[in-house]
Amino acid sequence: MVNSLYRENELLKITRKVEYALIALRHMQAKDPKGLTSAKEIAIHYRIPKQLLAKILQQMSRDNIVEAVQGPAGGYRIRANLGEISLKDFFERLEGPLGMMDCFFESDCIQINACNIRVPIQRINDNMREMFSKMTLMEVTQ
Amino acid sequence: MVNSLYRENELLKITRKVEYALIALRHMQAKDPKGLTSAKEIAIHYRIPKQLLAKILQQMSRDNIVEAVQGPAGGYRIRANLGEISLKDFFERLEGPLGMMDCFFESDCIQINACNIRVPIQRINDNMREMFSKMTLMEVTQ
DNA sequence: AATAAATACGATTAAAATTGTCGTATTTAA
DNA sequence: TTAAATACGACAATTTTAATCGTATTTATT
Repeated sequence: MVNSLYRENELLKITRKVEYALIALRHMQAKDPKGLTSAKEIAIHYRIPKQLLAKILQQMSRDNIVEAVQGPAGGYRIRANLGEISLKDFFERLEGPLGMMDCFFESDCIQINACNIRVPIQRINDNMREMFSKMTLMEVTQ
Repeated sequence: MVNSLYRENELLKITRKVEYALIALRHMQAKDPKGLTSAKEIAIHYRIPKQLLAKILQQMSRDNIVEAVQGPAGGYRIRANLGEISLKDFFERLEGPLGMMDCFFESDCIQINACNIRVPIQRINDNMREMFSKMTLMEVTQ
């Protein structure tokens, strides 16, 4: 969203990557779900760095969320059924595991045995993942 | 938790500050809720940088979550009723606003009018805050 | 009174993660 | 043939996070 300098909130935030992806999807959906939209158009409209946005659209293309058409007059269009993709899956496809802490995914924590909050944090993570499993991309883009 | 190098998950994560605070609270509660525990003891036990942990405990002291006693044989003890502090309040006291994006807290986003995902993200933020409002510190530290 | 061990905290530095750019290749409509 | 679009790896800049430094204060112990 191209804030002036820095973010205000630090906790449980999403990345600009996800933010730009959501903006692009919503734009495409609102404008013309069937036709093509170029990265340039979206970048200019929302003041997002074009190359960066293009990369994100390319990644979504690899993930079959959008379809890319090359050449002049090319662009992207939504390919997937957004109502069928949970926010959890979407986030994790773009950014990897979702959770408050990572000692549950990665185990190179040098004192995993001594850690005393693993179990309760695991529980919270499960709650969060469950919450985002119940919401679909459609709820953001519609 | 002193992972070897870097984190695996990028989304919706908490900071080490919060992580260390939770570890400390749980340690104090499990060990001796009435007696004093020094920052040094916790730092050594969980391999957390001592000065950093001390600062976090000091902040919790200012927030009346723990009580500090100076001098040798000094330390910290839990002061608040952990069952009465929601995780939302705890997170926000330590780190500021909680949410996926900040354009709702800060309005210096240079194109807030054009932004097309404000409303849906706001909804998700509300859901998250509600979820963490329902959980208390006790659920992590008990 | 002196000492030592603890908290208190602002300032600074270091490290890591995120965000953005560059350069080049490929595709394809006009 | 050209121009405008996607494709993408490598790199650079920026921002954020984590850790350290230095010094002051408090207070139990000797």
